Amino acid sequence: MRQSELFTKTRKEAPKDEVAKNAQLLIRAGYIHKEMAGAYALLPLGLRVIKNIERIIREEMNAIGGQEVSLTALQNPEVWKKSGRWADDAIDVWFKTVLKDGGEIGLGATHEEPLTAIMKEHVYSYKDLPKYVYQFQTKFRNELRAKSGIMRTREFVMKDLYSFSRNEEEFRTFYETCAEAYLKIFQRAGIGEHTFRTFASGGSFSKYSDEFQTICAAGEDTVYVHKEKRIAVNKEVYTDAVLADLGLSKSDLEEVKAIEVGNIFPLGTRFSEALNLTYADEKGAHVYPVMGCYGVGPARLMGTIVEMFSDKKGIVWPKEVAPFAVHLVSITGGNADITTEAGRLYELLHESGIEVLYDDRDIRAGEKFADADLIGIPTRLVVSEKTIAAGGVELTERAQGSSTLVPESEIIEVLQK
RNA sequence: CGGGCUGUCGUAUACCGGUAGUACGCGUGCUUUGGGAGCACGUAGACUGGGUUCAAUUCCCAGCAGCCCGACCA
Repeated sequence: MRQSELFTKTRKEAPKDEVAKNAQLLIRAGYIHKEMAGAYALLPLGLRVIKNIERIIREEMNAIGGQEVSLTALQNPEVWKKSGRWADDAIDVWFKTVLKDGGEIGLGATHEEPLTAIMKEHVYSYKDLPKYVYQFQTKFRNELRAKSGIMRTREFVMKDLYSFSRNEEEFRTFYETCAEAYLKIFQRAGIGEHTFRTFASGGSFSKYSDEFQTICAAGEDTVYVHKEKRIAVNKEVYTDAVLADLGLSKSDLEEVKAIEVGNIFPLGTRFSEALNLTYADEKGAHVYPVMGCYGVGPARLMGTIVEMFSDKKGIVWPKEVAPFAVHLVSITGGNADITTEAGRLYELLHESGIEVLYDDRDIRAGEKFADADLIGIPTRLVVSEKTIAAGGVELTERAQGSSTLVPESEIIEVLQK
């Protein structure tokens, strides 16, 4: 798209009410807008990044048999009362409101209950299982304190998958498959090298859960990493008994700060029992499906990527999540021929299916470069008098900063490799 | 939820119990044109409500909002 038509602008200063690097950079570069504490709007660039992240997650969930749905944000108290989780002391982040006729409803903070209730209408036999159902859904959580920019908000989209298996063994197999899928997601999102499957507390549902923790100084969690084995232990379960259980020795573990980018956990029959979801096995006996839940938040992932990959000049997006593949910049100096040449290159890239942001604005070179660095698109192409005289286009990788001159005839090939 | 701090043009800031200043942005003009240009003119502001005072953006109280530390975080 043409940058002159993009309605967002960059700014030199970060707003004074943001301290977190992720929010400062994303606001300065025009990716997001802060509506209020813990609530951020996605602007065109930000939405493109989120869509890319969602695409990666969707592909990996579909690859392991996930079926996408979209449940409601509005919650019927009835199903929550059955599981005992309508009470504010059961879920302390509930947002609740009332209907015009006085009935009480909730805004979903998670979706075990409503999905389990839906499955009751469709699952009767062992032949109907296993099933893996996921969605990208807005969650509302009335956090006492929103903080860390977009990392911890009161309203956010989460990809939550719920598995319904016939027995513990079938559940366990899927759980491991999903853990693998999660590692692929983080790999594709560019943070794979820094992200570790982490043994964590299971809370009230089970003995344990698995988190995916990205090592980052800005993280809120403390974990102990075993770099060779590529696993970690959350501080909350860092006890001698747990370490012995996992066959880990303290001397091999390194204490680091980390961001929880994903969490998967066994639910057992906690919800299938509460909502009386059963299936008939081969002998006709009624059995409760064994469930699991698997969550990852695209916005938190976006924030984590920004925390991980930025420099003094701005964001440095990994290729698969960047809002555009190429940032085309024309340096015209008032020369119409350069505008024509850059426009032609823009059309060429566009026709070749390369996503390109074309900075066609009538401003000085320095401002364009500063904006390009801030926005952080992986590859920058510059067309100017200099490059035309040299018979090519200047290509700069945002991450490395080094430039090369590429003949125009080869540019598509170079970009597509 | 405990503790602390802060609310001034769109953004970042300054000063002040008596006409609210600067920079960026934005608009117009001229110059400039490969790393956030220069000059000129212009545009735009004291969170809300009380109180004190001749006079409040400034002091006091309350509310609302924001940030930080802690607690919390299926």
